[in-house]
Amino acid sequence: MVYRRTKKVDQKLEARLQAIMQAARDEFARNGFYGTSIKDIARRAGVGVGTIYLYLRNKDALFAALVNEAYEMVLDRIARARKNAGSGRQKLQASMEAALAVLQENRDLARVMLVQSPAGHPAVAEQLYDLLHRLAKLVEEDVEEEIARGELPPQDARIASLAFVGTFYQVVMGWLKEGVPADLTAAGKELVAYNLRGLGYRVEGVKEDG
Amino acid sequence: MVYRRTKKVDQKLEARLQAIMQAARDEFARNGFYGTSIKDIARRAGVGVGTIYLYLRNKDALFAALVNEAYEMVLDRIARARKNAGSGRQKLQASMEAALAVLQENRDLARVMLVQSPAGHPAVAEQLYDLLHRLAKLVEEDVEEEIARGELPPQDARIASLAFVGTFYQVVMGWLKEGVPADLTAAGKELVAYNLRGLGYRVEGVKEDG
DNA sequence: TGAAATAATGAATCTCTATTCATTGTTTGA
DNA sequence: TCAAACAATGAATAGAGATTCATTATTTCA
Repeated sequence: MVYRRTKKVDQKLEARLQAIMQAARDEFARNGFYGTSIKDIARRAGVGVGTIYLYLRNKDALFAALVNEAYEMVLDRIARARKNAGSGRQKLQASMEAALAVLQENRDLARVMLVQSPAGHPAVAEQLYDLLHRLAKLVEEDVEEEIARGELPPQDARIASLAFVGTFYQVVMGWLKEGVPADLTAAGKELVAYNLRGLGYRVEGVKEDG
Repeated sequence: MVYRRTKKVDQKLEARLQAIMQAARDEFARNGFYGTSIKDIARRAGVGVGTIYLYLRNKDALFAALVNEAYEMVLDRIARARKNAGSGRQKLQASMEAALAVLQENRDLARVMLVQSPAGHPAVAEQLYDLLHRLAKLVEEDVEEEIARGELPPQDARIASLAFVGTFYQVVMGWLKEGVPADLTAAGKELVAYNLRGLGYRVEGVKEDG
């Protein structure tokens, strides 16, 4: 009468949770928060409707978990990239490249986070805004440092950092919504140059290729 | 038995329609599409629920009408600003200033269009994306012209124009969501400088203040 | 193997809100 | 002033979909 889960069942439960999360990622990425029903997710995951409620408190929690997953992934990747960078300029450049790389590798998650999350629960939409805000803060600090060092001309670091983050947002949205640019990291080269120039760095002539 | 509307009634009807539209603008701007019920709008407009359906087909149509209103206003304002501009650089600068000015003058509408519209019906969200896309196209043409003229260095005009539009999106979102910058058109000066530098123009030293 | 414990199921419930329409109020013109 | 036409109203309807829970299936271990 003592029931204790075997490893086999544990694995099954874990696999089920993953199946549900994956199904949710697919559905939310394609149809948005309001366009996706729990039934849709259950069907795709191959489980009953009630099963989902054994794993996640409710629909909001499920969506929030996904957004959070994306959020952590992006921040973590950028933080790691910055660790290996020396100068402020290198930090900025490394951040940009890391952000584009991680998005390119997780297109569905990016779609949930950037395209669909604003359409979800207001609290969840706030999360995306908060992420962009945090990224802008990082940039702002770098820019202020560089201004103090005389590497960049005096300017409103706040506006510059918002502008900086904004360029990414728009380019990534283009990639997500119509596949242009086709290769995000390749386009990154131009984007990096645009922002470095925008901030006031001297940038070597940007050749179209190689 | 022949009933013909008098001018007085016509005016009353028009005023009522406007009251409904204004109430919808307020509510949608604050609570988004799904967070706003027809009842909310009716209450704020001081009319019965059914009355709204005498003026507008349904909730979607009401929302779409508002988004469209914002859309037209922005495009129109930019088009007019560009007419008075000579060089490509002037066209770009005039577009930027016009966009910021019209948004600053219509904050609620801007909020509906930029913050809440993606949360509405997918078809309506598409409209916002389409607007940004159109603006990017305008920029792209200007940039290509300037490259051909040798006024700007060779670059991927597509990426540059997306980046350009993106800077605005982000700064305007900051203004809408937390009031930073407080004065959009004032911040515009920095923003214009950022983008002109980003594109590759030589920009005179940007002083912090007048 | 079988009784106890855990997991999964999906029909039924519950809630919410867009939309309708029978009723009431207002305007018109003779 | 009054009957016909128009306009406004909000309670009732309808439909969608999130969540629950009584029932069934699976797992454990003596």
